[in-house]
Amino acid sequence: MAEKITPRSVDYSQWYIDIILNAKLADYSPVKGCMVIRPRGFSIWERLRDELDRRFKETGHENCYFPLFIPESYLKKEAEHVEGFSPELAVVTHAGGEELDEPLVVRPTSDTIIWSIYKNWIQSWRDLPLLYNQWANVVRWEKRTRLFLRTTEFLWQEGHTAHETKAQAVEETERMLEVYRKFAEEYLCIPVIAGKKSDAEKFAGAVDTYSIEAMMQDKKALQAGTSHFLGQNFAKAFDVQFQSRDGGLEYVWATSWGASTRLVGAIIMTHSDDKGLVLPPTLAREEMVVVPIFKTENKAEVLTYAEGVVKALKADGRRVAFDGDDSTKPGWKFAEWEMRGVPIRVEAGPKDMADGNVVMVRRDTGEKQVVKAAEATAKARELLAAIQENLREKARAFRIANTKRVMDYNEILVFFGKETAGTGDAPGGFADGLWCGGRDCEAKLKADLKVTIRNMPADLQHDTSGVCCLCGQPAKHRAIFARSY
RNA sequence: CGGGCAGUAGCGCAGGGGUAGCGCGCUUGGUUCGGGACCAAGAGGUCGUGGGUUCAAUUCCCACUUGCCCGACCA
Repeated sequence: MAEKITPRSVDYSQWYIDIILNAKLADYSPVKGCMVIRPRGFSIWERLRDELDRRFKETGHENCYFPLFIPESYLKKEAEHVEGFSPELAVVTHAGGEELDEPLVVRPTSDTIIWSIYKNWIQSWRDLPLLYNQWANVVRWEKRTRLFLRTTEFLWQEGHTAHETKAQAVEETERMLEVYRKFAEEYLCIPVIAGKKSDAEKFAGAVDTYSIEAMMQDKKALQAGTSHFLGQNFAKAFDVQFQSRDGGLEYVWATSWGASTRLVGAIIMTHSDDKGLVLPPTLAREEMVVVPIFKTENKAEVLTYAEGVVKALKADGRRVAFDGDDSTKPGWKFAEWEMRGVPIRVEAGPKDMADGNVVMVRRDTGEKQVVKAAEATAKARELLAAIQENLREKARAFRIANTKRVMDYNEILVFFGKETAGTGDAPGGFADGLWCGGRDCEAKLKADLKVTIRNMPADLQHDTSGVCCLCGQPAKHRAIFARSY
């Protein structure tokens, strides 16, 4: 049979699509830019969603739900916000067979409708902080879409908080960025760089936007989560004031933060290989699959033996699939389960049965080992932990290997390869350099090389002495430059 | 939104103004079974949608739609 997955080296985009379709994570739909998430893809989302939700609650947040439709006039109350979103809005003009008096926007984000309601809920400093989050779908009419990474409709969570003081709101913004950072690294095994966005890249309506940025296997950056300090912009637009401790009337300070189904795309592109999907055990629907290997004459005994192994693993809390189907051969099953990204394959055949063994194979390294069946549960725990760790460290090593400190524009030109800008052959990665903070430098970089400032890493801002690597003027920030999704 | 390519069985593709083809997959039976097995018999199609030309359109023409690549735009 022909290869199902296009190798990364041949066509990275096609590789990504092949993995999604062949591993049955998602499919296309009749509606432009909208995808169908299939059970195998949705289970990844469910697992990461539940873990993220747990971490939000751990930091004092509560879930709620606001309407899908937003009166058009609400969007217009915050000038930058409407300007930023108007090109990608879907608007409902008719309903119930009649034209609506006021069109309803299908939410691209819920900031406006939430703040219109917060106005009613906040009167006193005693009502603060308000720490709410919602899990929802949003619609942004994107011109160019890609499965999981940029779709017209997507699933996400949006946290919207209100605070008494600026310091508290800034602290919340940073706290949630840190929640995302740890979550990405611990749970998704995606190392990220956390930092502040440049003014040109920040959220429409925010004072400051922060992001976590990950490096994909094609060395492009992917924004994997954002946290915004909104200042008093939305409070002023929606007139949300509270009576302070000293009796004065003040506008509240706000934050918002979000992460979306795009994370599923990030997971695919960070870990997978030419055989298919590779998943960290935390995210895998099945942590392991047991494949019995039998002939007709020994089928019953081998199945019994293999099922015993499954039972022991399940009793130890493992999520285990059992593939006892007799219409396909073992080799076919091996390839199939590798494509699906199951972290460990357990083979149980007549030879293993005779010796009381099983064969355990790691998806991430392909390493095979023979293990006593009695020790399979302990070995499984050990291997799952090792896989989780290996995927994280492999991704980290890849990013480090493809990150370069740059001192001047010539080094940037060489690093990103001017003549190959925008093609799949472009070299590059993350360039780490000093920046004057000027919009012109940023614009020139984008025009010349399609490279943007991803963010300004918090842990590098102690060292900004020197000159801007783009223009040679005195530097103000240390930034990460990269091509991005 | 502009340029290019594509849409024919579940998937990959061929074909061609006159009753629709191949490979894989699928179903049934049998033999196989430690890295994508084999034999036999079957099932499966309004040829993306709508209109036009024609005695006749899946084929020619127009519009629309969906996908991929490039560009512009962009949380």
